[in-house]
Amino acid sequence: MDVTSQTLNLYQRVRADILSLELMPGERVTERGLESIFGASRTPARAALMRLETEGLVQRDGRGWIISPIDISEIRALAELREAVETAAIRLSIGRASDADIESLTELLESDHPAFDEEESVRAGGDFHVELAQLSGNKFLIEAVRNAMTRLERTRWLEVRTPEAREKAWQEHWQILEMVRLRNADAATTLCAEHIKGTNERLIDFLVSQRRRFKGNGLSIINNVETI
Amino acid sequence: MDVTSQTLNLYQRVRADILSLELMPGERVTERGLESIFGASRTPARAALMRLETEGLVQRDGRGWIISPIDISEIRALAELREAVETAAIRLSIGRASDADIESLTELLESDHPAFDEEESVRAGGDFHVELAQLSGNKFLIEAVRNAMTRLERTRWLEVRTPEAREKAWQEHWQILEMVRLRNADAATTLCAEHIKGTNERLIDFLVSQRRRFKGNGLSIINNVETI
DNA sequence: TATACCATAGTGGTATACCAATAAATCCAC
DNA sequence: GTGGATTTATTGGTATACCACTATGGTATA
Repeated sequence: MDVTSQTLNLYQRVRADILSLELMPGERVTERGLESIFGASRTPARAALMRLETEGLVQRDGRGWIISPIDISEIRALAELREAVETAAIRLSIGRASDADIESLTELLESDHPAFDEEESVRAGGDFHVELAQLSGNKFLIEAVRNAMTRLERTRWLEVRTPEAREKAWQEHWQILEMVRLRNADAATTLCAEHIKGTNERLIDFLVSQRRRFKGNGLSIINNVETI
Repeated sequence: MDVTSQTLNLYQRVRADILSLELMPGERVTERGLESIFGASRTPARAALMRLETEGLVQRDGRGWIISPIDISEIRALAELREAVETAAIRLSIGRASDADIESLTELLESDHPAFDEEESVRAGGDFHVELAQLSGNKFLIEAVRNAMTRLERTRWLEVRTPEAREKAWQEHWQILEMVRLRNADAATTLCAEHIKGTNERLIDFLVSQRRRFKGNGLSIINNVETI
């Protein structure tokens, strides 16, 4: 485990290791295993697992626990959820967000423009959607977006494999925000929906094409191809 | 506590007592209090509180716990979330649900028609929206609806105080489902959005008018009137 | 009388021992 | 050697003891 900072509690450390794929999807985890690995007792280990379960990062496997496999049907469902809540958030934002708030987010986005660093780009791309939703002022919409982005975080780096893909995503973010700034709800929501769908399709295609590499290696890293 | 069935675990019993308002909104609860009241140890009591926290039924108050107050601004935000996810679920359902599934839900709704019993009506009304969302086949949309209905459950009985209100709600449910059956997405989503908004407005109006009854009695039962 | 201090009781946080269930491994009979 | 029964190790579930912290109420002093 490379996350060993003393300032992070057990939950935060396990979560970071899941999101960084050091704890592999499908891998079995035990409460006593976390206890010894992270140097705490079972009580915080159990609390961490229960919390991570609500975030969809771990799940029950019989009586035990596993790191949630990456599930292609879940990814498609998350895209549908995101389209619903993010477009709703945009419509509310256009009626509610102040010019200053929009301007502030624009500056934040532009400060991230030369995001040719991959890891930085993953973070910035995920944060943008949450911050865009924040303009709506609706905590449930914000939480829904944040939750979806968490569940997608382990695959999101696949969306930004190339500098071209990163630039394309940044441009789409900028265009959405520009339409919000102009208070054009229809244009903003359409752009956002297309952005989510397009990104999702490219991600699914990549996962399906790569899936056979993992197939039968003993770990169920990528699940449920279904009828893609 | 009137919920003492041996078949329910501590989490289920505490949850039932919260939803039935036997544990009052704003009331302070302690882990050792639950331990003695429900005859279990602190470990399941803590687990229950953590789970109920993610459902929004309890929340932290400093280092302690309180039963979540009924928050009017939250109720409005939940209506916005519901409009987004329930209309999205309907659009997906129209493309995906089988005639048989829709017929099955119609029969279920019609079997509840003479729902002049108040408690039964609360249950049926909440279940309908979840079951309607089920037609979408998207587990995240379903879960979002279920979660919203849970958070609203303590106030939902206020929406069905009179037989007329219950009949009105039932009729609106039936009309939405009829438009789904006819695969008319625009009509179904419009009716659903209006149903959610109308129900919500009547609920908020009632809560605001009743709020002063609770004001200053030592318990913060209803919070955050804001700019209604 | 008012205020500052201190003792105390009660809180959540943690560590750990014990339990029942289960799955794996081993051993014995055939 | 093989199959079945039995033992054993390991799991999550639970109860509980201990800790640090905090809020509260009483008391002593200015």
